[in-house]
Amino acid sequence: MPDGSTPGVRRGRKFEQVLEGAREVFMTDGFEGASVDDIARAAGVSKATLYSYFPDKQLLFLEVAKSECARQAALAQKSIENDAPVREVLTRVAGRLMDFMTSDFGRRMFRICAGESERFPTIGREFYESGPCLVRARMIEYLGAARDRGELRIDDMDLAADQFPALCKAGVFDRLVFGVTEVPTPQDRARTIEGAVDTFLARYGTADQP
Amino acid sequence: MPDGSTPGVRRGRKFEQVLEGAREVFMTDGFEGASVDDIARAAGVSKATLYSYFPDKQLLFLEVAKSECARQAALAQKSIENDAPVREVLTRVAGRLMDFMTSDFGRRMFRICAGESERFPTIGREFYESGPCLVRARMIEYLGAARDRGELRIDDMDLAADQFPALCKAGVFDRLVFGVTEVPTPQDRARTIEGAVDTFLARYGTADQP
DNA sequence: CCGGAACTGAACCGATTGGTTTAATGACGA
DNA sequence: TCGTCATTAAACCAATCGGTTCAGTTCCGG
Repeated sequence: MPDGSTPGVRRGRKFEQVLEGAREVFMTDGFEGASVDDIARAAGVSKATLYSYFPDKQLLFLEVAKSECARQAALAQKSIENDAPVREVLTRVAGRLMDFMTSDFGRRMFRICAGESERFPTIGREFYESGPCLVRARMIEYLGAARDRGELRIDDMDLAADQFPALCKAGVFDRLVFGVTEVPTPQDRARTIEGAVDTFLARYGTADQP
Repeated sequence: MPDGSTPGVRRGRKFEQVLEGAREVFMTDGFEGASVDDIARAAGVSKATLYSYFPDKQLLFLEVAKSECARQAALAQKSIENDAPVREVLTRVAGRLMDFMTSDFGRRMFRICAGESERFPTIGREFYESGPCLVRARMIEYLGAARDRGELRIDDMDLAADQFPALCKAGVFDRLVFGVTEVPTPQDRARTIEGAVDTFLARYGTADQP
């Protein structure tokens, strides 16, 4: 997973250390809320050193977001095997999605990226492209294969690829993001995932629903 | 729509004026990004006056959010008529949802509430309860009526009431929130709405799909 | 063991913030 | 006309912020 090196960002001995401290503080306090002093302290590094690795706060945050999204997207993509049966794959992907969005990191990352997108559009775009967008692409690929195999009947592939993740979030995600609900119970989790798969297959399935 | 008067908030001659200025600036700059001086200037009011109406910045924002959400929720609720045919009602509700979330106000309000929920949980909860939650409740009511009429076959009502709005957002919303896409074209709009209704009815419908 | 690069800690800078205070002006009912 | 209350503009406050600078220390390869 070579992340390509953002211009203006230097690699070096304490690079990961800084990144880790930044991740920690950003996740707790948000982008605006996090102070560079706090980050430096959490990273066990002087502020001067921090600024010798990253030119400014925004780029530092971007690096945190990108690195973690890449990790998660890779995980999600790996859980899609082209030749596995539809229901199984969908259920597994739904599980991954659910886990990510109910994780502290996922929820906080989403909050921050959504919140800062108004004034720092780069943040939101980078997040989407290095996360949800990749999963979506992989999803389209898989759905296409399953359709060719005759397991699915999909007219509008893009729409379907958007609908499935949406169904996985259904309610749970909003309530989590707005803090009206803690992480869902295993029952809720299972119910939402099953419901997503069932509804998706009710529309697009052909002849393989148990 | 009497909003019950938040404690610490005074009503008076320039109340609405302050609220309007606050709405304007908050929507442009976010919660942290908006400065009280800017708000006072936009409202055409002195900072002292502003603080004579609202005890602090957070409560001012809360008031803005609540008033607008109530307005929108009332609109959405009104577009649900208990005895209208399912497909028609669903399509209309989907349209309302789409309109709200693709509006500047809807998107910005969502961004701000999501973003600030980490440090100001009240904001997120208040938003959810005075907005999405009301629509959801109204939705459940309607779905129940339609089920009793035999037009729908729904086992898990709560799940269904979460799935439908999720389907309406499908993809469009995320891309909008993260700034990767502008407001959708009329074609995209129609496609997403139709797709949401179709998928929902594929799962829960009985015998009335054209 | 030397020399340069990396790192430190703390001081420092200019700007901005939410919020308060004050002294002056306006409006209005009695 | 008086007195009261709302409003104003501006100064003011303490705190915080992102970012820089610098003198001193640590680290490490040759």
